[in-house]
Amino acid sequence: MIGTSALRPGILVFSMLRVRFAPSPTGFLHIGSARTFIFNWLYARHNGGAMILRIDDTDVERNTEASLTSIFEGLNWLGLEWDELYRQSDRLALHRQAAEAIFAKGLAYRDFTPATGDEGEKSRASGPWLFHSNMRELAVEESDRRAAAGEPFVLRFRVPRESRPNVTFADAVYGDQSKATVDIEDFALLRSNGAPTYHLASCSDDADLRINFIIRGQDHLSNTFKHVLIFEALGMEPPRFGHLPLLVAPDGAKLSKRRHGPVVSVTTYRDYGFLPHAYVNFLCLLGWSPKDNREQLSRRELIDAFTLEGVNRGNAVVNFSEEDPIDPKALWLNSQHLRTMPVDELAPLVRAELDAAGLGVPYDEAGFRSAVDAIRSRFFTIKDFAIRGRAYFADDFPIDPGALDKLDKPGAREMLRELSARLEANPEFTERSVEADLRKLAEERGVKAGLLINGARAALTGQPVGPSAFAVFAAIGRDRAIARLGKV
RNA sequence: GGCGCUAUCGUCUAACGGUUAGGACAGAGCCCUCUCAAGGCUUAAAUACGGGUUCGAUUCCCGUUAGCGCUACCA
Repeated sequence: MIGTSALRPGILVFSMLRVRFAPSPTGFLHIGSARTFIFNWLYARHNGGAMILRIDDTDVERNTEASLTSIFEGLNWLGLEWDELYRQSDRLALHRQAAEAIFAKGLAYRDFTPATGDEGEKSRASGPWLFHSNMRELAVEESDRRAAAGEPFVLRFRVPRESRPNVTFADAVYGDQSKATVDIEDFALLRSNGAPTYHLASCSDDADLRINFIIRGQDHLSNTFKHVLIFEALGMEPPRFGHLPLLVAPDGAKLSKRRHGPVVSVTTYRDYGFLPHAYVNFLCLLGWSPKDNREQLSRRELIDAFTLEGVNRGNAVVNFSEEDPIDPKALWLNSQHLRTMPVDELAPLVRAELDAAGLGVPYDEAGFRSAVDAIRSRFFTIKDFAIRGRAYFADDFPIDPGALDKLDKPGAREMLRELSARLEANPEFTERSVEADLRKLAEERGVKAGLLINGARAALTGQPVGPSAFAVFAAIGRDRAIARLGKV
């Protein structure tokens, strides 16, 4: 039976919230899709509901295994989890049964019009396409006869234009929606090869899986009128709906791989060095707001604050450009999380990044964490630890031109070597005692302490900028610091 | 073309009839300072347009314009 299994209203009126995310595996995980998952997930977690992941893979032409892998990879990376998993291709029999049930009730008819391949073009040019009247009114006997003779047909929904003036539903984000049935065409349920269309497969699965709240992109808002009709034809109360504004490019166009390239793929942000949660946080702020000026929110705070009332209706622009492919706010948010999250949580991520970069960790765990803690305050991504922070983890590191300038200041190299010698005689090597040695030397030579301080940073890290030089000494450690200063 | 949806600083957004239209990112300047960040302070920056309704409209209604979506035997 189609979707009627556990659906006696009297019994399940207070049933648990069930939401779903239903991607079709035709490409990598799109950031807009990721956000749709996140909003569903947040809504489920906020309300104690179940999050269902359903792979809508009925389009065999375009589905790929690689895409499916990419979706799981992306979701896993973001740290998002689901409670139930289904594959639409396992459920084809169900879709057929649904189609048959609708047909048996007389709510659909066979359309034997041969496909010409340019239906869309024609309808756009010559006004609204509604139905082929000769097919809609075809006598049952003839329809049966032609079907029995093996003539291919499309099964179309018979939109009840005579019996009801319009289809309505209340959208949790966009408010009451209404559309005249005379503006809804007789859409296809089954293709001539017997395969279900998206509308049929999606609705019959939603019905069968007892999805009671559909949260999805606004590009489905107009489709929803058809879906309400399908649910009703299936003898079901339609679920509640909440549509989400779309993520668009700076030129206003819907984000697409073709036009906008890698900025639409979540893997791009992973590979760029984003923290999973920071990116989730960023996505949440596109089209939703906690309304209290908070920007940086933890996972828990997101779940607590999330409501559909907080979702707004205008499309949100992801702010990227040729020169700057990453939205600056995303980067800022990432830096905020990077700098404030517990070091214990950050350390493993940094370690993995160093591993990937082929760098070792010349510290014990405590030393590693304090080094990470010392340098993270001016980093933006995880990648920075292996690149800008390389000198903290390896002895072979490039000398930045800016750092070279500092070392080439008159007398700088000689004084740094002298400092190296003096530090060797300094058994304490605390930040304070190193500072004392350095300042004393500067005073003796009659130069500003800044000359040696900046020179030391340059010598120790190869960078003209970075944390307080004395913190650098502490992070690099006595032996390596003395060695590096001695070799300038 | 038809139908639907949307419209506040460059960008993300707050203000559910009464605010000097708020915050954040990005920008500019200053302070701090051993550099760079961070932080603090300051600054520039918006209600698409036109009509209503109202004592009063960012907010409600209508129109215009613009954008987006749907209009497939794609999802």
